[in-house]
Order: sequence, then structure tokens, then C-alpha cells
Amino acid sequence: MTTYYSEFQKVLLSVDCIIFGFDNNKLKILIGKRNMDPGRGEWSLYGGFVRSDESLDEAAHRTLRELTGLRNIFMRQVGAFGNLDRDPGERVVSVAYYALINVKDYSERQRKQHGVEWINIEDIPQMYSDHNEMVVKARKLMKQKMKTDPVGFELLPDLFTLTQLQRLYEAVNGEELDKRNFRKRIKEMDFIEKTDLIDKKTSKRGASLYRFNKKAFTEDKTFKI
Amino acid sequence: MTTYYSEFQKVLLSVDCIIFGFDNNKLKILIGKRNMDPGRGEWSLYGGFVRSDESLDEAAHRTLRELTGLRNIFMRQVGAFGNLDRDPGERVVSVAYYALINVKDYSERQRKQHGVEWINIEDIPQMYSDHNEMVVKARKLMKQKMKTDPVGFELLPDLFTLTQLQRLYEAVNGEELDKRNFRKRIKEMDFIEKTDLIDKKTSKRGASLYRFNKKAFTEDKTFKI
DNA sequence: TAAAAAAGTGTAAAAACAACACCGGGAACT
DNA sequence: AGTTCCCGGTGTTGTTTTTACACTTTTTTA
Repeated sequence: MTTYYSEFQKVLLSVDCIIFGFDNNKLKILIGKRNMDPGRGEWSLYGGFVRSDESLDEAAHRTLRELTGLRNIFMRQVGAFGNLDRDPGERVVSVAYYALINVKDYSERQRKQHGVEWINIEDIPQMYSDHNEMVVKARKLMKQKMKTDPVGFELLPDLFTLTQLQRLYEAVNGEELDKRNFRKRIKEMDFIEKTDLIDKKTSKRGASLYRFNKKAFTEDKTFKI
Repeated sequence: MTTYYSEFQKVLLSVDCIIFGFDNNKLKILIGKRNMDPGRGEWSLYGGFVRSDESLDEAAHRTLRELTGLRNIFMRQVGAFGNLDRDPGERVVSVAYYALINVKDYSERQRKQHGVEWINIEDIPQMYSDHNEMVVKARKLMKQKMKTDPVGFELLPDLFTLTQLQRLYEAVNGEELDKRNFRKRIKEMDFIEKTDLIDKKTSKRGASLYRFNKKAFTEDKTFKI
């Protein structure tokens, strides 16, 4: 390979993942304690270095896969973080990505094995380097995305109740929503389909289960919550 | 400096600037023909490499300053672009930034000296590598930002007429706006202040000049167009 | 069999948004 | 001097969207 720009300094590139999950009516992210220097023992996002044979997006997906085993996950770039003091060792620029996963798809066995935990978004501890800043930005982008795109379903099981869906949006927005107004909106979106199945686990009476029909959500449809 | 992560490959990091300007009722960006390999002669954003002693934001500001001489410019990160095929030579990951400048603040002399041109946003040619993709994303983010934050004034002179302001929003949104509804909204925002100066250049009758009072735009105020 | 817990359902008032047309002042033209 | 043209400036009304709000049903548990 020809070296066109040899006079310039190169840097290490990493990706860091803000992995969102929804459980127990709470929005959470998956973080763990760093097991390497620098910053050993500090809370940290899960990340990894970008390899020479993969794009940034590919690196993010691979990193997520290494941690969770999950493929084809909804991920979006948060941005590049490159302050000089962000890493105490040699310079590392990191590109943050957020991911939306269904907590149930991640086995407890694997989670423990990697030593990561689901932490309530409201209770995030101080983390290594600029990771808190990454989470703040990721959350902002994710909230924005959730308003206008049907991505919330990535955080729920295939079949969900309207109350579950409402709780999800409440957790993301950080405010309570009116039940009747919420359901009115849902009813307008024909790609959120009612099934004839009933969920008996979470309520005594039982609630209808709904499903997001990805194929029915075409270009002409609008999503708005 | 200790080398913590020596086993990982490093990459070259650059920044690319999407420099927005508004002139003659058109939204434009500043681009030029590349004068180096690879891609010599192709249209290209203005960019540069990130130095070892500066953050990404600093690199973006420096790059913009080198081209325009302007400091303290409104800039926001667009994102990191790191596909494997984005640079035909050795791997370069680029972080794109968009900037909003007042066209009048950039001298024609300097512009010609650097060989860059203001190109109407609707007429952007095919550019080097993934630069078109960067512009698309930058434009989306900028449009979004313009809706909810008073950043449009960065593109206008300190004193501007309401028609100028309206034309700016029309250019950004890509659609015409109703004059009376537009002015109604402006009137609700007390931080857009009418001066007792009259602009006689653009209209026969003369139009009142307005000014954005940055200090009057505090936390409690909302901006909405 | 009474109480508790969550599901489900409609209406009315308020706010936001969209559509719409004419007058006035000055410059340019005849 | 009069006419035309160009652009600046101004309110009202109908429509749509958003918000506020309370009771009944079903099933489990005490």
C-alpha cells in the first residue's frame, strides 16, 4: 500500500457502545468495570479497537456481538470523541455508537461472564474518561429518534402490551403520558397490530398483545409519539 | 509516553468541513477542487489532518481558520466516516463538522487564493470519496438545529430584514413560508429586536432592520420556527 | 363476596397551525 | 405629473392537533 500522507501522526481508534435495554419499566444501559489499564476498576462502557479490515460501523457491530452474541442489532453512531485528555495513555479517539436491544435476548450467563450489568439510566455512576458524556449524547439522539421512528420496538419483545409500550416511552421521555391519548395515537398507526393473544403475566385481567409489523411500515407511513 | 495498546493498528485522522453560507437567497457551501493526490482535481470539502496536540473540535476550528481566517465560528460535529474504501490510499478516518458563517465575513481575495467556491446546495457536484454523504448528513443536522435553536443568525449579518430571515429559512427548509405567519412567530420572540434602522438597499420602500440579541436569549426562552 | 389491580374506552376545551388579501411608500418609467 | 411596479407591512378565521379528564370491566386474592 502506498503511503500518501506519511508525515502525519496516526492515532488509535476505538468504538464504545451505549447499549440500551428496557426492563422492569426502566430504561437501562449495559456497563461494567474495566479490567485493564488505564482505568482498571472504573465503570465503563463496553468497547474495543477498530481493526484495519473493518469500517467503523462494522467495528461497532462486532464489538456488540462479542459482548452479547447478537447480530443485526439497531445501532447508530453517536459521534467521535477525541479530546486530548480522554485517555491517560497514548492518544485514542473513540467513536461512540448506541444500540437498542431486547434485554431478554441477552442471557444472564453471558452477561455475568463478561461482568457487565444493566444500570438504570437515572443511576449511572461516574464512568471512565468521557463515557458519561457519550451516554448523555447517545440518550439525546436516541430520544429524538424514538419520537419520529419506530425503533422503540427493538427494546421490546415481539409481542407486547400497550401498557408496556407506554411505560417504555415514559422511561425514555422521563415523563408520564396520558393513557387514553397514548392509545389513541397507537390506534392511528395500523402497522402496530393487535393480535388475538392475551398476556396474563403482568395483569390480573389480561392485556391484548400487539406486534409491530415492520413490512406494513412503508415509506408513506408516519410514526409519531 | 507509555504505549498501552501497542498491538493495535493506528489510522490517520482528518477533519472535513461543510461550510454553510447564505447569499442571494440561496444556501451554499464552500468547496474546491482537490490539489493533491489521491483525487486531484475532484471537487472536495476543505479538510485537514488532526494534529497530535489538538482535539477534534480544535482541529476543525483550526482548519476552518486556515481557510477563512475566521475564529469563534459556530461548528458542530456531523460524525465520523470510516468506511474502508473511503480513501484509495492508506486508511484515513475523517470526522466531519459543519460550520455556519456569514458570507460577507469571508473575503473574495482569500476565497480565490484558496481556490474555493460558494456552490448552491441544490447544485452540489459529485465530490471526492464520501464527501457528498457528509454533506447530506450535515444538512440534515443543520436543518434540525435551525428549527429549534437560534443559529440561523450566524449566516446573516448582524442587522437583517425579516424578509432576509424568511428567505434563509425557506432556503434551509426547501419550501416557501407564509409571510404573515412567519412574521407572527418572529414577533413572539422578544430576543429578535427591531432596530430603528432602515435597509434601503434591497427594497425601494425600505425595510426595518432587526438584530438577534444573544444575551436576551436565555435558558427560559424558546426558539421555534 | 368484597376489595384490589390493571385494561380498556370517548368527549370537550384549548392551543397551534394554516390559509388567505389588501394597503402604503418610494423608485422608475412615460 | 401621473402611472406603474416592487416590496414591506399588517389580522382574522377555519382547521387540525393537542391536552385534560373518569368510569366500567375483568380477574385474582384476601
